[in-house]
Amino acid sequence: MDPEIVRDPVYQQLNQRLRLLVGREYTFGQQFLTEREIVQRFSVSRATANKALASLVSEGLLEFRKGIGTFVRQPAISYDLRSLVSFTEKARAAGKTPSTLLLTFGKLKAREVEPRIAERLQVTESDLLWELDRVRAVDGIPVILEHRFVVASHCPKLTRSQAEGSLYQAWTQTHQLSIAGADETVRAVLLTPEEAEHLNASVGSPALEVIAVGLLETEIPLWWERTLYRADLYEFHSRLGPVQSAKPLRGQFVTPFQPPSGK
Amino acid sequence: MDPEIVRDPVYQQLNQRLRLLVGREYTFGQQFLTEREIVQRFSVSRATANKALASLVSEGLLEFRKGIGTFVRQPAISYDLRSLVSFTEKARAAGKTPSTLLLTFGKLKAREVEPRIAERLQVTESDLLWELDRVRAVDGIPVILEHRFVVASHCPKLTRSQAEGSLYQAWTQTHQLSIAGADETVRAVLLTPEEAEHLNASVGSPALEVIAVGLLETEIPLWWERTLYRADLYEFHSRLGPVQSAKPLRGQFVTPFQPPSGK
DNA sequence: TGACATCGCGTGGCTTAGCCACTTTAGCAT
DNA sequence: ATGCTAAAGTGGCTAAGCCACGCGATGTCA
Repeated sequence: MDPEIVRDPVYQQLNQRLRLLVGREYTFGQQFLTEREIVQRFSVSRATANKALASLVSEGLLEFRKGIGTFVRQPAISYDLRSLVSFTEKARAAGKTPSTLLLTFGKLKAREVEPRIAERLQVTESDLLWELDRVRAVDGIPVILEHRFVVASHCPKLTRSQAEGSLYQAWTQTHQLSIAGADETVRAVLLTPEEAEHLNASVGSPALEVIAVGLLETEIPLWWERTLYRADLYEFHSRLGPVQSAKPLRGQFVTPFQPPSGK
Repeated sequence: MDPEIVRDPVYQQLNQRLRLLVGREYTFGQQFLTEREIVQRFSVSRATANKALASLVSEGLLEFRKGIGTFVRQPAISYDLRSLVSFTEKARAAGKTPSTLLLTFGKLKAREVEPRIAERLQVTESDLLWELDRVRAVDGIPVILEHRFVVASHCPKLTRSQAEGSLYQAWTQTHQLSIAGADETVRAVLLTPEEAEHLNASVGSPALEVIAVGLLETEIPLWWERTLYRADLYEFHSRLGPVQSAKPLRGQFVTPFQPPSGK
């Protein structure tokens, strides 16, 4: 019996392959492959080709134009993972000097963390996790307090010095990992005395709490984090565009995407 | 199908009708209409039914399960930073009943508002603006306090009853406006006594503050708003990267995260 | 020559008809 | 009771074909 690796639906595989083409062979404004071309090139039915395209349209990558074709859309909503994930790059881009204070750095078994976290990381009790507590500062002023668990099997060689720098860099370069997405939940909270002390803020002052799970390419979780942002020093900025469907948007040139920036 | 003005593709109309059903007739966890049921009920082909469903799956509202059916996914009311959906629709999709308390409704000249607001709206001093203050509630519980200015020239016929309902609907349907995007800035703040009273919350409790500018198709500003979300009842959710389908996503309650002891 | 009407063609939108793989369920055989 | 089998239902996928739409080449007429 072949264990037969779980076979994903064709349109999802097609999805991934097409997504790679966007940005590689096709860039903003260009006409993308037509449904009939996809049929020939990938040996699928037109319905499947359309379903995959529709999915990319729904993601905001492409855009349908009735009677003309499918076009690559302005990446306004583009997965700006780099800037959202990498505090270091974000700070540097803003002309500031980032620094990191590593409070905790160790390895533990998944059974030692809250079940809810282990569940979201899709790990079994015996799996190993890195645990990191860090204070991130900009120009010496503490801005972010983060608590993070990383699935150790994906980056077994994580070093202390890497943990004191940019994790994003360690993942993408040293470990050759490709971060595909992240699930974020943002809330407003009040700082506890301990948290306030780390952030050099007053007790009971507001903060943004972000709980996020970072994902690799096949929806495999890489890390879980709870991050607190000092409300007076940090704000989130996002530019929304229509995602749903085939809004014309024929006039091409739109003002470029403004990446979120710390303040 | 019906003759009528069939300007939009069928699957998009179907999309909207199905989205209304989510939350009305179907809530979290339940099995949704099957493709074959949709075929009978709406007189469309199965391919079209599937396309509409796939779209809702891509939005995160539904979830495909191979060999079983389609299920409702969205457990709680959450503000999806990726999609521009109205509060009304969002609440209904979460299975709640939305209501609105109109505090202020009037028209004023742009010179009467703060210069930085007028600037972001790109209006001259003599232009007219609608001013609205509203408390939005879900199942009778106030969750949102919003302060909004709308450029009156784009929707001169705005009525009081429209202001008490869904502005999004009034814009897109009555005034035939096409909302193309929004610029948002998210912060954490503490509620002032006055704000806390409107939201039926305690003074000094945290809230999410969203300052946004809504844009029409050619980057023309339509409205400016400052909105406060009660932190204990509302969370922002943002999914970066592609949304795949086959995730069970069990559990996922809205219970607030409790920081681990120690530290 | 230039402005305008026409028509062909390729595109996505949509339908019909049908088979497949998967999952649950109910009933049958042991 | 237990375990197996078959049926029924689901989404996944293919095939073939018609339609409305937008564009551009072509042709017409002033």
